[in-house]
Amino acid sequence: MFSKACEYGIKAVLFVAKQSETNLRPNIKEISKAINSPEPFTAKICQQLVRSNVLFSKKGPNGGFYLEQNLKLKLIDIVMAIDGGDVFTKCILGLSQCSSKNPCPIHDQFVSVRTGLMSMSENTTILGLVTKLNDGETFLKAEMS
Amino acid sequence: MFSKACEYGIKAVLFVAKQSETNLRPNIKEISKAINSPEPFTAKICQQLVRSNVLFSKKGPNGGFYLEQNLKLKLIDIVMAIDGGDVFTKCILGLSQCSSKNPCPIHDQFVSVRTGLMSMSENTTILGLVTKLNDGETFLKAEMS
DNA sequence: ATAATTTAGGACTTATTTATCTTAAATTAA
DNA sequence: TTAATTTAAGATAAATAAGTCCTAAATTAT
Repeated sequence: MFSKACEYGIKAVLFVAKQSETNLRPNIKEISKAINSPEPFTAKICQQLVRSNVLFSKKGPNGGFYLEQNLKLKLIDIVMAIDGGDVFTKCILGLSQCSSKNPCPIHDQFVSVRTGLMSMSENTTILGLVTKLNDGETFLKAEMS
Repeated sequence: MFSKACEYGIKAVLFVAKQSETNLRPNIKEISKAINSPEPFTAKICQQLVRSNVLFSKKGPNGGFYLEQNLKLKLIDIVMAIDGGDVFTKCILGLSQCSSKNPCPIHDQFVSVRTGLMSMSENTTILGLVTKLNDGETFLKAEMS
């Protein structure tokens, strides 16, 4: 569905968002540990999110990543920054020209699934997700036993 | 969403199903042409579908692929044969242990999308898809101009 | 100023998916 | 029974995704 890079990207943003609430700026090491992801790959992804203005960064000692007071950030912003919009528009059978006017055999059935994914991504706010994360209702990685 | 192999697999089965209605047994060349896919790769996929008892094959002159009078074949049977069930069960953020009891931050939102994909795959019959294909309402590849 | 810390960027490596090639086995028709 | 046709199977190749490494640039603290 989403690429591995996008999965890590979403989790990274959520962790940074959570830390930003107390004005902390986690670095790559802390982020990778919190979301259980490979450090150098996570660095690449965060870099990309900075270029897309989803995340912000500061170099040097006590540097790291943070979010601008960004109450309007949505899940879709992260997905678009990393995977682009294909997952929301592409034909499930890979036809280059698939539309309601010229549909693949499962176009009609699939459109509602695709629309569901799109709505979910558009309507889910990072702020809302962080709230549940803070409450301990949800998790960014498997719990230790 | 689905792998390329799965996309080709679904299209191949639909074309074979359509041809089977008039007792034809298309070979790999005909299938690949009809669904606009690479021949050797399509051969591999059809081979796999034969091993999974989705398709049946006959070797030698006038050989090819066919379907047993299989009115109960569903979309999900093809997906399971090629991609397996991960797409219907895996966490959108890749957590190994993600469930309603121990959810990732977007578990709740995503479950309904995933369930939609599952229902679609379970409820869509190959027979139904072939009917619309025969009626010229849907297409297996982009139309020539 | 200098040394330490941390992100940025590019080149590189590895793994996986997609696709091809080659030979063998089965079937059919002449 | 022989030649032609077609799938089966395994090895190989190419393309893409995932992940690593190295050096440079920026910032901070001493």
